[in-house]
Amino acid sequence: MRNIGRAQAKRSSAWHLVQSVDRALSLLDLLGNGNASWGISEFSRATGLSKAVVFRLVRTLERHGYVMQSEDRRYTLGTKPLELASVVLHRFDVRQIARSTMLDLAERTGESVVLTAPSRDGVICLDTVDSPQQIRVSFRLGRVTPWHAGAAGKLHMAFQPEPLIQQVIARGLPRHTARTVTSKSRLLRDLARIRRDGYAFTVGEFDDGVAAISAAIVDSRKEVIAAVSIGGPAQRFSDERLQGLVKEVQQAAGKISLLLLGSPSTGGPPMSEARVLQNPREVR
Amino acid sequence: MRNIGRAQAKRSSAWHLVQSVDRALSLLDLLGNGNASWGISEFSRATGLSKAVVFRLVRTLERHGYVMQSEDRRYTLGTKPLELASVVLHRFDVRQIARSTMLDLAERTGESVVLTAPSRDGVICLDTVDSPQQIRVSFRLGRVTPWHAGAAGKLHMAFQPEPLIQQVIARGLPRHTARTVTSKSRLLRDLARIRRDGYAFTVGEFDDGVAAISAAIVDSRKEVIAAVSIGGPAQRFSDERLQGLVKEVQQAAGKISLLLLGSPSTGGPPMSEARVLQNPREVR
DNA sequence: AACGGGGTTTCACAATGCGAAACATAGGCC
DNA sequence: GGCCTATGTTTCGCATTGTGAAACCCCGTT
Repeated sequence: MRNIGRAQAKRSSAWHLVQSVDRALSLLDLLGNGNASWGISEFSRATGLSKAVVFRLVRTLERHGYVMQSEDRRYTLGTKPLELASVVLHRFDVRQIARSTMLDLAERTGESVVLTAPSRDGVICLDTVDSPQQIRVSFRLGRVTPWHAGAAGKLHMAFQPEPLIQQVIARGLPRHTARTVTSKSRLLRDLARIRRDGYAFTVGEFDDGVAAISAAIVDSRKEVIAAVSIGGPAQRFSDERLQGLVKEVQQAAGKISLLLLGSPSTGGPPMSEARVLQNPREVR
Repeated sequence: MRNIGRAQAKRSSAWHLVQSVDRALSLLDLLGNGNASWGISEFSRATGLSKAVVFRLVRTLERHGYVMQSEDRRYTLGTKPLELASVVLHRFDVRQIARSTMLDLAERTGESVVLTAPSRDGVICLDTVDSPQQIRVSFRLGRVTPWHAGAAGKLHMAFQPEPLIQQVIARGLPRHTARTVTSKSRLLRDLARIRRDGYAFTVGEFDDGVAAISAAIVDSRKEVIAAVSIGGPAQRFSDERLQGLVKEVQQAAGKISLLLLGSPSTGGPPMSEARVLQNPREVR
């Protein structure tokens, strides 16, 4: 994690990123991945940049609300990312459409429900509904999980174009738990199985003790644009319950896909703030 | 909206932002506020920067996932802001703590519920629960609304330090609807009243036809760190129902404040992804 | 074929961003 | 208190880095 600027800038002659912007965004990455709060010197050490540079970069980020200084003079993420996220989320209209079905699914299965979409380097969590039970799994909005670990990840991976699949494998399959699939052949077999069965079921591949079932949501062109999944403590996914749960998840995914057809919009209405609206028509 | 770079850079001698970073972030602002998708030339016209500059800035933003290029070669926001937002949200532990009470409040009042916190230039929406009714108001996670308009805005403003209040007024009170409070004296009277009564009630100040009731959530030092509000179509906030609704919102806010005392953590645990957890103990 | 409008690349110039080192401030330790 | 180290902040001369006009490509339209 050293020399983030200089090194990247000259990776190829005609690529030319803007050095200072590249550096600034790398600082944001540090704020997003590592500790919650950083000092200037800490940044400086982590990146190999001089304190003066870091200072002015951070100052600029601060001006725009991306970082903020707490009382103890350390820096943390500001609220601007959240603001932008609101716009990003708004673009995924699956979210609005899926909501009521997700609530229903949580009710029927008693497990937590999560809506995901494929993203740059993994799948990103678009919405969640927490299980009503005392003991439950909690997903995190905006969280990115890797392609190769977990039900949602593998499901989305299964329906990506072949070159991307190969690329992901080529980049390595880091282990997250004892049960993470790290072998290429095993992973490919899993993906084939997912395509055949139309759902993914995993146990503890990304988080120990967490089981999940995932099914694809398709748009009018049969493209997989999202997935619904349920997740919970592994012991609740017993053999007897499993088929029933799978059916529930698949039905939910199918229902959302149908609702998606009903509103062929996609794109962006003028986006008002908090407008009065009606429930999307239920499909039975 | 012209000359965003050059102009800001030399606003004061020792302020020195990093020009290119400043420019890049301004592009993100455009993506967040204006149309959902932009072309290079469009950016160029809107900012007064040369196409070449815009291009390389956008390229750099793209590398880091802040923007992405759609098939039609135009640029939109990428998913990185969402990723960062996940971390930002995680820092507000009120969110976890308030959740169940918010669900309860939505149930009892039949209106949509929203959790907000003071932010740089307004109040930001941290979490929402949609009303179970057919006709309802829908709030947007991450959305920032101005200090002076709406129940949550005015409530938070009322409990801000005096200099900030003056500053907000000095910056002007833009009108959003016919009922927005744009007079300084009227606003100050409203704030005094809110401090006295311990809640804010507004009708159609930010969105036409939307009424809202807001109450403060305080931490162990009695600082107002967040607020719960309910919102719905104005006609449902009749005189007969009003006092009951106010009581509900206040009780919810009080309960959350209490729960907040129970978990004096604040700060950041190692933050696991999707961990098994228990419901926060209910307080009756 | 010529045109207009997009995105992308080139290139020589100098403004811009750089980083070593000096400065300021805060806290810990004896 | 006074020493010390570690932090955040500022200065300043140099040259690296970012700049923008113009040229380039690639479409779709006229």
